[in-house]
Amino acid sequence: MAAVGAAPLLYQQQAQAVGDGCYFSSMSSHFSHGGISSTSSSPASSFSAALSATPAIAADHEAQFDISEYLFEEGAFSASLTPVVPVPAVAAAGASSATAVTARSAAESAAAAERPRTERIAFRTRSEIEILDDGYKWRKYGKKSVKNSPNPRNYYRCSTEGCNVKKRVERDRDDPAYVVTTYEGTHSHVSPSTVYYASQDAASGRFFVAGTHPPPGSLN
DNA sequence: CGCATTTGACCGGCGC
DNA sequence: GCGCCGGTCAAATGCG
Repeated sequence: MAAVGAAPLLYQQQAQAVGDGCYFSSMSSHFSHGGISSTSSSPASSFSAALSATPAIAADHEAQFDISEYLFEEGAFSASLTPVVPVPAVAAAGASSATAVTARSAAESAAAAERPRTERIAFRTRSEIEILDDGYKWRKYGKKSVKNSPNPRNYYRCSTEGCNVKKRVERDRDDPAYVVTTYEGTHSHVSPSTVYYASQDAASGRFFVAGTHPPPGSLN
């Protein structure tokens, strides 16, 4: 039970576009703790295991990039309204704005039971920069200051044609050291920097990217 | 010169 | 019905 359609897949596909692929490996492990139900048939699930098994690498850089709070996840609203509330107590307490959004999301998915896959996921990230390179190309299309925050909110859209994935980035109102990122939608394509397979160094135990294209016969 | 970003205007939904 | 608010558009601007 590793991945669900949009977001986690996104992170499993992280390469080191800016040399920080290892940071994301810690993210994937956070997601696995988030209680995400899996509907994934992606071959990436095996890689997820490999990636989350690299805590040593991530620890080296945790000061720079460290996902701290998995705020909420809105996936395919299956008929089950089971309380799989993936919101940790910490997040609920520390991010009042986030709880508000969560409530609204619940209302939306309940009311618009017809709405096709508008998968949405948000999390807080401790980072100095707001532009987190996740391997995709994003085009900024809007900026807005929101009521409950002194910080502006930035709107991005995946620049790949035919892919209408959007993301929203803003600084945490309560702690400007954190960045709140919200992804919405599912990429209709793979990341330009998709990691298809990795190899492990026997001595250090670390994983290295071995290729950004599918190895022959490796899939299925 | 082409492209991404910026930024104010515009629009639709929601609450009062 | 009106005003507020969040989200998007699109022309202008800046940068590579």
